[in-house]
Amino acid sequence: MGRPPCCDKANVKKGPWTPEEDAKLLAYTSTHGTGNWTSVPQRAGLKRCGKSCRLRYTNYLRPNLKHENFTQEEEELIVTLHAMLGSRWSLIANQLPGRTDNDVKNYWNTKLSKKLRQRGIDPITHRPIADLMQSIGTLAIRPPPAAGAAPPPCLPVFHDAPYFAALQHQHQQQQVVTHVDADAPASPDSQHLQLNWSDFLADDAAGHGADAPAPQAALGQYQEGSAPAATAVVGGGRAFGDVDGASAGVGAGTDDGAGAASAFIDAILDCDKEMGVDQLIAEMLADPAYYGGGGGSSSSELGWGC
DNA sequence: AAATCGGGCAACCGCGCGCAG
DNA sequence: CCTGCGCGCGGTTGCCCGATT
Repeated sequence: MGRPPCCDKANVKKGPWTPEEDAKLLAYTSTHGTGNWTSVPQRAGLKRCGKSCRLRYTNYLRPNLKHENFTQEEEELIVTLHAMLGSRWSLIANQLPGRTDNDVKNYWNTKLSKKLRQRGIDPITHRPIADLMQSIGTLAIRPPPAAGAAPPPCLPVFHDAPYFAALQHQHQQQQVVTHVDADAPASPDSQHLQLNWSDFLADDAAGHGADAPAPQAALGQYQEGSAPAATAVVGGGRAFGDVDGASAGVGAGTDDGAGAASAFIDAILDCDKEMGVDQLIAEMLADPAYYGGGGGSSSSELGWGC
């Protein structure tokens, strides 16, 4: 019947770690590795929960961790990846050697999100706040969508760079908002790419016009050399950038756009399995066209380079 | 110099998934 | 097949410290 409890929760210490505890944990992990965290506290002589030990090790004691400030390049990468992945901090941190998901998350919450707001960009959707306000205003006077129609534009923004690239010809002269230069003045006149679930589903509802690339095609484009993209269309699924499916208002599995949405999601998940997300991200980042405004523009051309 | 405020960060909490028993 | 733990993850909290009044 199950496993024994990992630790006596009434007897474990909480709160900040002391140098002595750090030394014990480090000494143990350096000689024995980090195989089974539940046994680590006892073996290392610590009155801590294994979970706490793991956290302390991965966020602070692990070798090769960077403890200095984030560089401009790291900052840019975080914003770009957040625009593509949402708050999947572990995936983002994987692209930043020496940084932990906690580091990235804290840095985002304390610095980068504020910078984006100062620039008039919503840090959640990466869309200009003015446009969001306009959407809200439009939504307020918009009649309920007819059955089978695309959902209202209040759904979470879908920031998938490869898909952006595939739809670029539909959104010429626009670009993904990734500029975070807090010193530069906000540019309300600049045009930004504003693709979101609504765009995606609306495209699907329109049957992908003869010259409109299907999302599957977009996936196939960036999945070249891998397994066939989007072979399954299954109900349900999770929003991209929403690992737990906990974000409000997605509704991708219930409305009539669910087929396209879930197919796209499944394809993303297929990618995860087939080629590994890390590799995928690396490929996307290696090709500026994925997140550029077309014509292979680089991140610096998007305003990153200061 | 003291009090207050706000930012930054380490750590905790709770959840989902996979798997051992 | 069922139960419950291990693990990993994202969200949140609370403490510490520097800046400001």
